[in-house]
Amino acid sequence: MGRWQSGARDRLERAALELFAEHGFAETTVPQITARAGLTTRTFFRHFADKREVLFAGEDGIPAVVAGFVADAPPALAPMEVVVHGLRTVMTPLFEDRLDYLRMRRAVMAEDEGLHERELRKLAHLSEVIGRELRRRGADDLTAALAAALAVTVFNVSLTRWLEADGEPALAAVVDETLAVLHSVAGDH
Amino acid sequence: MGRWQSGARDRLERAALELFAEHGFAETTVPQITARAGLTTRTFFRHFADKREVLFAGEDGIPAVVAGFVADAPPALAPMEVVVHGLRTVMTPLFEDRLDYLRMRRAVMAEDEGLHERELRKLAHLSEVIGRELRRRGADDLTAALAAALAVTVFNVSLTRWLEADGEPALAAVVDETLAVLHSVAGDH
DNA sequence: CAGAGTGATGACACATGATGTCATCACCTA
DNA sequence: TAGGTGATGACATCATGTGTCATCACTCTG
Repeated sequence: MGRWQSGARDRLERAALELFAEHGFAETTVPQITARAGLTTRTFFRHFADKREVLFAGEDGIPAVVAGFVADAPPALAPMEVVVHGLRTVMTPLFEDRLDYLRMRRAVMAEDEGLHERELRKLAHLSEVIGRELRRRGADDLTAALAAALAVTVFNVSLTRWLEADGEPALAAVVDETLAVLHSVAGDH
Repeated sequence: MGRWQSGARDRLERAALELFAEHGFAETTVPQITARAGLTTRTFFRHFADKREVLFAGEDGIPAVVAGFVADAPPALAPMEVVVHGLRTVMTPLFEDRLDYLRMRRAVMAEDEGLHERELRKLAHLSEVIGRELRRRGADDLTAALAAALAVTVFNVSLTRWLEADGEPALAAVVDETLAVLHSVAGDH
């Protein structure tokens, strides 16, 4: 159990997830996590800015993936076309085969408002990233902001519905349904 | 300076706002706030669930106002028609004459991610309230969720743009522009 | 008008979250 | 093999947030 046992971050993540699932997020203290991981409290906060962040460590790469997709999309596509294409392309490989993990994670998050807040911040960040890339493609500020917001809304609504329906039908179908309803809803007025 | 000096909550709000503006949110401690208000730290947390909440005390009533509007809208209106009508009706009287206060508040919020998180939670709550009222009017889950999300998106984007433009043009015009661009963006694909 | 009840506040203790600082150890490299 | 580098341990410390009980102001009732 000496020092320099690599994988400290992974051990902390695993221990935290286990304890959150066992006793809930609020009832789990950082010392409990670090005890299970064989580390000290101080080390936890060297790897994660705060207690909530450990639940989002696995999703760190998403903004970069999404930004890359938007940047690499054919220049001729309009902002919303990029968004639709992106939702259909990126979400399935990212989530389809992680249903159990995502459901467990969502169950933990549902019982703590603070975690919900953090999730919203991650989504807002994703929206900002998309908006920035859309502007880089030539979209004006307002169009970029709205298309980015719509992307994140469809992303989140679809994922939520898919998880609540236990993964049936497939995520791609849920996304398409959400996009269709969005089209009719926003086209109404 | 004895007890029972009514208006404790107001004094706490005022003292907090002043200190946040003077020294920043993170640099202001709750004991500093309560010292200025002539109260104890414990009393602060009896009035506000946490340090952030004091900045949102003035916006507490918005969900109820919005919910009432949606509930009272003509039953014949489609969800998105209710949303559009609501945005045009509710936002101006709520914000138009509070430009200075809103800008100050936004400046404080811009320098702290935690405050930004809390604002997102308030917006998410507003979206949930709108979605619930739309479902109560007969809208299906997906339509209600999307229309509510669009309402909050337009609300937030418009308010942000209006504040960043120093209140010129009028909020109503900004809302209309945002709605127009939303229509074209979401109608594209 | 006196006394009981009610609700807000004070006072105190305490757990937890989060950060600064310095020592220490493992691993890598010259 | 000596030194450098980076991660961790150990310790101190502050701020946030909560539980608990006493105390005071105000109100209601007889």
